[in-house]
Amino acid sequence: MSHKSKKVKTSEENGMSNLQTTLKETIKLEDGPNNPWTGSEYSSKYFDILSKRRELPVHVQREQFLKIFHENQIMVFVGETGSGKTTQIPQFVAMEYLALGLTDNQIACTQPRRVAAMSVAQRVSDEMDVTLGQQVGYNIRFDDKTSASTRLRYMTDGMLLREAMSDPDMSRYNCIILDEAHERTLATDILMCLLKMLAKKRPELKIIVMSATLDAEKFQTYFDNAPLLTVGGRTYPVEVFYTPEYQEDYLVSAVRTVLQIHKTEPAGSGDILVFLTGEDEIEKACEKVGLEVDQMIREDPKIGPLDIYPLYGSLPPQQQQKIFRNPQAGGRKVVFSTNIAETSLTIDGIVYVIDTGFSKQKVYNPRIRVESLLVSPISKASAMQRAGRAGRTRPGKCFRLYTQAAHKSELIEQSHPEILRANLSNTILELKKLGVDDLVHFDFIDPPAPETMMRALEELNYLGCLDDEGNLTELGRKCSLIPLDPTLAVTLIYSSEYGCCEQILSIVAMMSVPSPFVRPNNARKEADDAKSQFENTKSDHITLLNVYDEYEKQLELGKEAADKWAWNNYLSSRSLSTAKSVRYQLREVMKRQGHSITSTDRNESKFESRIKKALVRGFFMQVAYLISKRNYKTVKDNQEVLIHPSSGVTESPTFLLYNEFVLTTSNYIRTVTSVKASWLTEIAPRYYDVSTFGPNSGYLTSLLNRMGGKKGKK
DNA sequence: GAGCACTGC
Repeated sequence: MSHKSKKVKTSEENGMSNLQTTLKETIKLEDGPNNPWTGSEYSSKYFDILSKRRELPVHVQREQFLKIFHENQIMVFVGETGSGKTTQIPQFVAMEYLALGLTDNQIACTQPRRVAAMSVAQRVSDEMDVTLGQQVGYNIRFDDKTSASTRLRYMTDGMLLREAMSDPDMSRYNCIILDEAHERTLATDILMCLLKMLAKKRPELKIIVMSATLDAEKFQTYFDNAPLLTVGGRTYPVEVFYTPEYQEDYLVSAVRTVLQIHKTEPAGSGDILVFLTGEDEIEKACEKVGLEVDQMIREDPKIGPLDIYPLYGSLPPQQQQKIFRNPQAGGRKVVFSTNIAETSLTIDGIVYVIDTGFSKQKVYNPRIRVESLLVSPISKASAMQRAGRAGRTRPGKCFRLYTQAAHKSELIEQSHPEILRANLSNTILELKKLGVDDLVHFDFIDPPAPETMMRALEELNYLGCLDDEGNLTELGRKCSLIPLDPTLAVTLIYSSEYGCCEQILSIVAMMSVPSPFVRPNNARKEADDAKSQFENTKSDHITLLNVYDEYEKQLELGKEAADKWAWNNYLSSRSLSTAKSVRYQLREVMKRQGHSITSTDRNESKFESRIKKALVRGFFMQVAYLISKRNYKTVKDNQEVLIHPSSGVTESPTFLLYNEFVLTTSNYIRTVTSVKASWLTEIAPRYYDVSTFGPNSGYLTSLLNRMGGKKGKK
């Protein structure tokens, strides 16, 4: 308590003259010879890095930054690409606090992605000449490289949000920096709302929102006209070209443009990056360019070789690594990529960017509760980001495969933030746990559609996580502490009672990772055959359990053996090993919450029904009933659906519970399990109260009555 | 008989 009030005074007392003194002092501290963080002498490597740091654009404005930092509680900072903001700003704050003797608390710097948090923390610990995990550390899921001496903590935004749930005052920090705020991830958005409220409660807490230029004003307004500091970047100019007319087929034009560049731009002048929307398209483009470039070289042997690489998220890591190889002498490389190369991955040497103007985007329809991926036009901000990829090492060129008029009138300024496109059940539950009671008047930066909120509240109420007044129940409180969607969290918590906790742990872990089933285009039959050995014809969930159990068995022979087994059976060992980590984390939470970790044996007659009943407890709202042959109708929304062709459920059970409703070439339900009507009416009597089903539900009502009516009998 | 852009706890 006492040191908090002292801190308030310190920052208030700091006028400009005082500030210059501290800046001089901190510079002196940085100059050595001894490292104030450790007491030991600085290494020679440190001074090499220091001189480079002092050439960064942010360094020039260090004093200006500190002045605004001291005079305001909240500030917005815009640092363009190459300004050094992510590494330097947190260090400026750390040094300032050190000079002022404010070293009891920590500085947090959030990142939307784990790799960024890890790599920046490593870089900054090198710059400060300390061991990673000591004064500088990072904290991401499954990996905490921090210690009691950590002052500067890089972390994912999701991690800080999790932390806030057990400590809403975020009391261990005296400065919180939200980096890449313009990306508007769900976690960053919620953190901004929380910090705005927390700022009033903790006047000594400093908040810095770091963002791209376009969004700065929006954040300034949101934070009651917080001051802005802009620092230029260090990139090279990129010349942008548009097509004179609309392109019928962007894939064809992309291929043509690649060949054109390769043919006409000087050999060795730089590599090409092409933005496409998905795996199929990318593989197709690679094949096409491969064939045509061979032809081109045959006709004109003076043309150099072209190395072609695909790049997308589901590609195995060693394949992804290939994009960093140097091109052959006298040649160049071309990378066909999804959006992954827009922010997550940076390839050096790119000089030409080809932008199709499209990407796959998730859209959520709250009315029928369906999420789908649609190929949609990108935003202007995205287009700018893509173009910027060409100017990292030297001046570049960006070829936009659409007209300038289309860019001007058809692209929206910025992509819609995630909060406007997602199912919010999880977020609402988190907010409730964070103590936000009045969601209607909650100060969102962009408030989600009322219908999305209503859907989420309704779902949480049916699940028993919120009571009829919208208050968090005991179940809701427990679910909010489990890193899963509420449906899965409820299933998991009840699995303890249904005597199948170990099994549900495996199933929900498998459902939280990318599908473990690999299906290469040239070995579909083999992959399907391999999958069939695990398949349960009435439950895809149990199929997942079968795969996981077998993986665990293989792991007893060693990691290498298990990976080899996975490979031979067309399974992704990356997914499987992530599932194992997730499972471990969930099991720990379950133990901590006092649930008994029950288990059921495969030889028991109730093995499958226990698992299925637990699933019904979380998924009773996601059930479809058979209307003819393979055609189903969803209970709640009366949508006609088909079982997804990837399902191993070959029979046509009357009632099916499903994990996902996906809209692609048809309406599909994916990851399904047969359930008994009697379980539905027993486990969710309020939801399956036939008297409330309405006039058009005669058939469903009769099904439920006929098949669920005989309570107590099997 | 079809598809999974990307991220996070």
